[in-house]
Amino acid sequence: MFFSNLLVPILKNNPSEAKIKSHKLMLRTGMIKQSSAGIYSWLPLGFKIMKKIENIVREEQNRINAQEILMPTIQSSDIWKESGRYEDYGEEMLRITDRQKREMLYGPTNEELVTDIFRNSIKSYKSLPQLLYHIQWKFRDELRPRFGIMRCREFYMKDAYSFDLNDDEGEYSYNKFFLSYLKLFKRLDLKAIPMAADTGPIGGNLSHEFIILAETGESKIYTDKNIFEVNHQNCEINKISLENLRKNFDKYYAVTDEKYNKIEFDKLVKKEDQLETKGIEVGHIFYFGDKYSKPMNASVDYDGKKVFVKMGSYGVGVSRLVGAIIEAKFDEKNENMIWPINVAPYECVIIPLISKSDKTNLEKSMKVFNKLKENKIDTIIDNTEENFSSKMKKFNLIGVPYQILLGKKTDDDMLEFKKVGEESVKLKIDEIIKIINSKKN
RNA sequence: CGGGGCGUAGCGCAGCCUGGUAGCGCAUCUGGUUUGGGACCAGAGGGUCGUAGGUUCAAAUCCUACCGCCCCGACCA
Repeated sequence: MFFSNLLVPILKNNPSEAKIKSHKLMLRTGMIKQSSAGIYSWLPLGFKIMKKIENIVREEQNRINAQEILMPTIQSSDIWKESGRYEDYGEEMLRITDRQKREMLYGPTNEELVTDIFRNSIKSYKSLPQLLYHIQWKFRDELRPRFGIMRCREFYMKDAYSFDLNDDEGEYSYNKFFLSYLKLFKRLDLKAIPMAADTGPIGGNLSHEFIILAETGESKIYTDKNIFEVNHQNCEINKISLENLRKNFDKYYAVTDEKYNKIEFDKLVKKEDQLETKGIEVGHIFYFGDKYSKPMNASVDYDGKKVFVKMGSYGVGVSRLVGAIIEAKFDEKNENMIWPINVAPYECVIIPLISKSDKTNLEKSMKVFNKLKENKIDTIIDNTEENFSSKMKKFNLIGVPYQILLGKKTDDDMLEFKKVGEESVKLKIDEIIKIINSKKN
């Protein structure tokens, strides 16, 4: 409730190691603390934001009836040998030997593990489809981690897996996640473009990357501007509606540089509709059929026969999204973060003017706090004795979207209420509550 | 892994070239005056100078090795 009690080590200088704004600001506002190259601790402010993102991801996964599980971070090499990826994955996989000299690894992804769970549990096609997801730490030993949590070695990721009887059903599952991701990014107030993608070491034949536009992005992208007009408002969860949704996106040219071809781009997209820019990959979905189910013998009985299940996998970089949102929504002019209210570390901050001799504003702020709390508004009181303006600036920097100022201009009924970046207005507390709560979704 | 750079107080830096036992700004603590867009005055605390070895009467400074971190490239949610 009180800012003075929080572990939020704000710095006035940017740490020199940070080069991009999300990294700088996350260090400056004490959201994260580097532990070693590409490995970070999450301090209260950063952790709170990440948890809010995680919860939205969870809600959107549950909405398509995906079931949440939790698989371990440490895996046995055995199943990776079965799938053939133990050799293929290479140096990026962190390998560990336990005291019995068993080969273990810190999971970079979970196709093998989830397939193992599936094959031991599901025997009949009648139990299909199965959509499973978990939100768990992953480790990929990047050659060169950089940009803070944007490209780190240990990262927090939602990964989901689908199991279906045939390709038609499999694609239906794939499309459910496609929609789920569009809804997710919308709630995070991000414009994400689904782009045809290479399948990389995961393998398969159908894949989309979800990219948000940001100057500091690592992926070069080439797209038809009209893709931004496609929306998913009226899409329902049935095969036809989902298929149409994907067709509406897929008909526009939208690729990263791996798949870019200039001749094709010029042929398919009118000059004035061409957009060449950079983006951040925040989600990636794959359909790869029986790539893992076959070598790992994951099958169901159907019509008297054994049928290998058709699989897909669906990732969202939860920790990366924290940085990605900063990159995408940053206030260039004032160098402040701007959090969408759904994931803001606090929805509202109360800033009372306090001196050693006069604490009446602090008492007032407690009353306001309690009222906001009753109405489910996530609020913090800045009870420090810093200068009034210094407190305002601090919360502009952190990106708390709303401020209630209890200072010289305060009277009893009408509170001074301010949206970051705008002039303050005098409002009754009930109106303030209504405004804030109307912005959440 | 190739190329470049850096390591001195919580953060940003100076000192190193030319060896003589550590300094500045911010932050922190105490007291006071302040408070509407990152205040001011006075005082205080905090550093085995990345680690180990060597040269020297003497090493943050010179030499060697190692460790860590950052940047550019090839690879990636």
